[in-house]
Amino acid sequence: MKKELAKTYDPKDIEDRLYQKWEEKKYFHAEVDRSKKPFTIVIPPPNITGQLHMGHALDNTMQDILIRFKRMQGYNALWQPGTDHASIATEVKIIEQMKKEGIDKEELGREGFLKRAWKWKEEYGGRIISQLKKLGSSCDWDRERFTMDEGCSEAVNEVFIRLYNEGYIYKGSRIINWCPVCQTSISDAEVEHEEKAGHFWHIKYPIIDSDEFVEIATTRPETMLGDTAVAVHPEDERYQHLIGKKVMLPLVNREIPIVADSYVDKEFGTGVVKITPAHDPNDFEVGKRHNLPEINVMNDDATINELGGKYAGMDRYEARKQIVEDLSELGLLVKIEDHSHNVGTHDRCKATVEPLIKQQWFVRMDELIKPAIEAVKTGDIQFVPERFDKIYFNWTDNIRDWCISRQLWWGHRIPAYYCDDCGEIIVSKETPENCSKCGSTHLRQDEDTLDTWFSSALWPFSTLGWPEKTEDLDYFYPTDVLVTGYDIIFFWVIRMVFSGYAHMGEKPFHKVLIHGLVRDSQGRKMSKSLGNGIDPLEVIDKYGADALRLTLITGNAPGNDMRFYWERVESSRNFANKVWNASRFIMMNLEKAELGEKIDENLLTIADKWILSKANTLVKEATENMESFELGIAVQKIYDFIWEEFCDWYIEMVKPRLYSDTDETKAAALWTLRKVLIASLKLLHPYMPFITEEIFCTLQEMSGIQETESIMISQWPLHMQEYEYTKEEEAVELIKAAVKGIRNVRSEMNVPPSRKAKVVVVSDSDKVRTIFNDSMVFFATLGYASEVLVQEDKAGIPGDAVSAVIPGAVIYIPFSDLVDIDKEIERLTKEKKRLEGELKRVNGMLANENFVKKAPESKIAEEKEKLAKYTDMMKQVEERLEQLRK
RNA sequence: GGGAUCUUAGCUCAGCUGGGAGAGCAUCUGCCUUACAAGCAGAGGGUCAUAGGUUCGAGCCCUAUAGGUCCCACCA
Repeated sequence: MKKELAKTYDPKDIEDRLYQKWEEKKYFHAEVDRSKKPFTIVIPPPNITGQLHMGHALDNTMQDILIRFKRMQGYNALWQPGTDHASIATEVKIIEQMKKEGIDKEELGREGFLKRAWKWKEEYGGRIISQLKKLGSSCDWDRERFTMDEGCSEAVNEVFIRLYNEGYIYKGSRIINWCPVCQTSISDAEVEHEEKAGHFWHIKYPIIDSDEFVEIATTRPETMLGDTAVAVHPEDERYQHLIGKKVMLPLVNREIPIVADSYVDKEFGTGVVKITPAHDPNDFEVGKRHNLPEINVMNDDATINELGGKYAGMDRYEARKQIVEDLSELGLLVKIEDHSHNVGTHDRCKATVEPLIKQQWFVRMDELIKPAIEAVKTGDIQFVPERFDKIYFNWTDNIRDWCISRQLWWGHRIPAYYCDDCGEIIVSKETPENCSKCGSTHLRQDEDTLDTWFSSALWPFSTLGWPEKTEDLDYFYPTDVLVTGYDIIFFWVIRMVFSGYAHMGEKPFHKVLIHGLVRDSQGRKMSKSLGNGIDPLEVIDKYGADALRLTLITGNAPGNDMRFYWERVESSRNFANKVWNASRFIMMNLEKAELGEKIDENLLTIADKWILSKANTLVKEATENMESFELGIAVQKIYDFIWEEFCDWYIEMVKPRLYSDTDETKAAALWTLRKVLIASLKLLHPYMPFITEEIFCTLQEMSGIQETESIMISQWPLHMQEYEYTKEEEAVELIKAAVKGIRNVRSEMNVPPSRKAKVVVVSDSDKVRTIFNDSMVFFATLGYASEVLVQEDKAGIPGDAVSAVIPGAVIYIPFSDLVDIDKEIERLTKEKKRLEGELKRVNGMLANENFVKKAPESKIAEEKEKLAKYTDMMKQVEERLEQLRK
């Protein structure tokens, strides 16, 4: 039975059906197969809280293109999918949901909360997966993983214990970033610095046994409650006499020393700094150097604690206000200056981070980061585009220990146990029965969980079975390319790299393909709060997944941000429709014909050879571009080829042959149409999987050839020497120039295509005349000719014929009427001017001694050829002008 | 303070290792030509931010300047 294609392409008819077929047929599934080379990509696991947004759409389209491309090239392609538990993001969401129901997290308790969280995961965790499917993602869903599934959790525990035993993980009391809203510690990477307008409060601290004061300037007066010193620069002559003395801390009435530390900048502020080791990372360091006490004056919610005296219970900003007032009353407030400064905020909730001293778990980075730096330096791992290695180094070169413990419940609980009796810390996978030191059975597991990135750092190997030594791991690891946005290089990429070296002894991937952000049409980041986000699913619903994919891949340079325009989706949709209709046309014609798989090459006309040659070049170039991740360039070439060369030129060229019952080359035309269409569909398939599959299958069904049951498992087109037809390419380009010339002339003269006219080609070159004679079948149609004469001289051409000058020939259209001589002169004069410009340039170049001396020979030959061509054309134009002016 | 990146047609952007400025959209003019009006054909439109430099030759390489965007950073 023969299938019919609808007149316009409707993606809704086919997308879900085809995706289902692919899944059922297991085309996405990859098994270890030593006879084939693997090609592996691990998906950046989307959060289970997430909904598909444009960033995902871009990221996953790129991955799918690469996977489909490599699969067709014969690689054993594995796209390893899965989701991330996203500890803090998920926990916050669940708490919000609970709040609506009036449930309090603490009251519910850890166990109850986790039960609820897992239920939440079951309910919503699959949502993003089904959305990825809508996009056409060819992930191996049989291998879907989750960062908190049994295997991944096993990997997390294994890594924690190893690193602990090797001394890379330690527990320490250090100053960390504390989010008072989420009530957890966060890592440096999660802190965003925001420039905020603030003030400089100048405060006087009285010096003990003296009438003098020191004046300090601070942006955070409330922290003075925890001051344990005042510091000056050791070489500051203004304050030499004060070093070693003491000041009386106002409001608190505590005696604190004046210390000298080179951390202080003499030039900045008053040159005197209050030191609050418990609430500022710098002061913390100064405090360590001078053995200063650390007085934490805040609770976990950033209210002042009992050490803050009368300010206890106040929020940090309330306390600030009160303290300033009180100082002012005491006459100790000198002045208030405007001052803008950077405030650290939590990237998730935007709350101002409070530096606090807390017991936390850390990963010591100094040693671990070394191979990760080396890998990128030596090119073992490469960023595409290259410039992102600078961003990478910026982070690795300044790396500090990674705070990995979080005061959250949703996540991997730290496998550390404390002995209540002797205080021993036992780190082990299994809950120990008794203390290894004192034998006590009073053991408690650490309450904290791990930073969510701790588990994603292991993703490239934990998903393949590590710590087991699996076949999968041996075969698919290291993965080939990681595709991700530049915004998570530090969160994720770096951590995967060092983890890969630390635990696998090998990099996790060869290449890191970085892309930018998808912004709105005004260039703003798409965000929930702005409400300017565009839902990819809405785009798919309106225009189809293929149109969305094409839009996201075209028209932007690797690594750059892009703007989203509905107009661009529309034009992608138009392209899909173009492909659809061209295919429909070809199939309509194939239907009526019996066509074998092979064709006698002698039957091919120059038009056929021309398009085959063009297609052949396209295969080569597109493949090369894709190998080097230039996806946008590759698809642009495919697009241009299909629309311009194939549809606008070739199909139009062969129509006379198709419509004729006697043309002996009709079969050759059909064969070529089918051949080029199939190659085009294959090249396009990674970008537009649905429409290409639908056409490919229909085409096979109706034309009797059966290559494969799906285009996605068909063979990627190969560049073939035998299809290089240079001579035919040149010939057809000449005909195209003639056709364009005729069209231009007719358009300028306002002669509609419906009005046919005689065309006379005059050339003194045998070669050129042969080309025209050989191309008569299509040249006549494309040139709207009633009759075409090809001759050596101008015999029989009236003086008032209009003409188009092309290299090696002049095309005359001797209209009997309607010829406006003045207009024709004007047209030719314009042409003459253009040629003059060209000649001037070429002559200028060739006249330049240095050019002739230094430029490569091929370039010189090229220019000489142009000179000859333009000189000839100029001569023709001038002759015509002279003739007309008579 | 350090670094990245951008400045090309009215708009949004391509332009890979230096060798005659491109696309999409928009604009204008013809066409309902039997695959497609979501189409076909034609046209207009750019001293490639500015100033120097390297080179036979620069949108592309180097330096400086101006403006925009972003990342990093402990100046209280």
